[in-house]
Amino acid sequence: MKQPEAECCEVLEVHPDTVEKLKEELPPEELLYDLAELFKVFGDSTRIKILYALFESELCVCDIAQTLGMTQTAVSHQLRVLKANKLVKFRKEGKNVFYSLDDDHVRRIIDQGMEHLGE
Amino acid sequence: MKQPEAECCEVLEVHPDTVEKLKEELPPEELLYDLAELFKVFGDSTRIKILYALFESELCVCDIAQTLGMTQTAVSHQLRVLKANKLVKFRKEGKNVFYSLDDDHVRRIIDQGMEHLGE
DNA sequence: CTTTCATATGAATATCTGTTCATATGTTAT
DNA sequence: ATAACATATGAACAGATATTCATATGAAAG
Repeated sequence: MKQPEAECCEVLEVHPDTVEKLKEELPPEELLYDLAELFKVFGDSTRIKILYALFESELCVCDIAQTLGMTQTAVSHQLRVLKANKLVKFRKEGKNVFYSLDDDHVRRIIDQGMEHLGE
Repeated sequence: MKQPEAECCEVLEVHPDTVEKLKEELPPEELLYDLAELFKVFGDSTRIKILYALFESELCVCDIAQTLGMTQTAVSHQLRVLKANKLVKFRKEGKNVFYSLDDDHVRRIIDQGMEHLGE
């Protein structure tokens, strides 16, 4: 007869207890999913470049495209993603749409990432 | 006759100059690419869960798998990614391999992400 | 040395993601 | 109204990625 809740590791120190405790203490599934989704947005070099460009000043779509050497369409698609995740906001002025960083979290998250790289 | 460097936007404020300045001031292509690669690692809920589990204590592979309700193989593959990006370190003890967070950047990056979500 | 257990790895597959192409929307100027 | 321009959007395709399955490695126990 085996124990009701079989552990894969043999009885080695506190593992089974640890596992149970962890299961309870982990943030809810959905929150962790959302967090991953957020980082996924930073996980593309095109979007990173756009964000970096916006560090300096607000920019219209075609200037971003020029700066990155990409098509307007590609940039527009990525701005959509950034917008949906509240990383950028926009302001319409005639034919142009000016994008800018939505808040300082963006800068801080990117800075933390850069720090990690510098090692 | 057109200007040598054609801008997409008409002469609207300082755009052409801005674009040129930005092109120079942006961090090198490769660095931005590496940064995106780093965030890509955080951009998966399985890996986020693993990191969160390791916030509390070091864990062996199979306990992580138990905690997340995933197969050992899947976890092992993701630990490989985390290891390659220096987000976790490991310690071998007999048959087991114990993983733990590599440094505090991991915590800080995740915390910043959580802060952004809480709005 | 053979078996068992914990972990790692390679190949295959299904899903997701970014860019491109074509086109739509909406604004300004003629 | 119509033409020209900036931006957005949908469909399609190519490349990337996570999980699964089968199997390999490597350590401890019998």
